[in-house]
Amino acid sequence: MSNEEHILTEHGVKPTANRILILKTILEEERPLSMTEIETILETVDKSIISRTLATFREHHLLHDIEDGSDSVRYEVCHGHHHDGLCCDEGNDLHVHFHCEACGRTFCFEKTHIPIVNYPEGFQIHSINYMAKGLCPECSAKSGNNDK
Amino acid sequence: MSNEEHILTEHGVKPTANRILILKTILEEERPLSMTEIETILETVDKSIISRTLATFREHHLLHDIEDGSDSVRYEVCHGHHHDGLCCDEGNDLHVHFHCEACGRTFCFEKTHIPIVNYPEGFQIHSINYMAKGLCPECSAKSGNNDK
DNA sequence: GACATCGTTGCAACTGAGTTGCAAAGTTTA
DNA sequence: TAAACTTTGCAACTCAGTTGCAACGATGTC
Repeated sequence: MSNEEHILTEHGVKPTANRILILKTILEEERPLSMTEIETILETVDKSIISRTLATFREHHLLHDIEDGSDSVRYEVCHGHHHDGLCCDEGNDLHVHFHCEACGRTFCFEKTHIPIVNYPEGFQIHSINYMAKGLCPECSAKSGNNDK
Repeated sequence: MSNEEHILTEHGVKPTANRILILKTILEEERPLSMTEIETILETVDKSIISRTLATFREHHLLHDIEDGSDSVRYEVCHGHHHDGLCCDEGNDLHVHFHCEACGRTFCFEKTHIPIVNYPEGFQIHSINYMAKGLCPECSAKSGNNDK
């Protein structure tokens, strides 16, 4: 049983060929992927399948979505501590994401936690999205602007 | 000359009837509006006009866009300090936004600044989006779950 | 093994947000 | 008033994502 099959079964999702493939893709990229990005990588898989598969994964808390705003929602597999079927960002391991404006990739700063601020009275906070944008090291080097 | 006309002229945008109307709407709501929300409020104005007007406003730094992820991009007029044609979030007055998952409205916590965290080496940060989600006071009260 | 059942697949058709083409209307300048 | 330019408003388009539906495949029962 492959790692992907294991993760799927663990979350109560039947490990079909497409699901294994899609999960494998997201895991291998090691960064949050949008539906369109998955579509591009997996040319052979119909977008309706990707759409439905991602919905299934979400329902089973196998991944969570992050928003980098610039285009579409991206999906990230929870590598953090899973307990009670929750993935990291549904628990307390909120981390910062970074979206490169040049190459369009989104990165996880897993070591960097989101600082909690004081909110006005009466607001109930359920989740927080901390998204920084700019240039990733590679694009920063390419553009010849190498200072930090 | 109305306040709206003044703002438009100040930013080098010719104050036409539609532009005044759209700006007035955004100002009056006092919270970031999405294109669709503006469309709903201003039934008489065609969405192509709203689309083009918002593009014009953006080009002239009259407003900036924030992303609450859940649906579309929202626009907010800069009430902060404007200098050099930059609006607040393009300068250093980054503040926290809050999106209510029940009523779908987005609020500005203008008093709450985004805390800056340490990023991994090599990443150039240009902008930051700090978006909290949950229930606003009104929806929180309605749902009978009134604790903070 | 044959049959019924149920979830999954893959195509096509749809939806909804947003943009663009284009001609008519309005504004500005000489 | 005429020429040049901008804005308007409709319709047509684009693009991402979802849904309808029939075919397919896996699983379970007799």
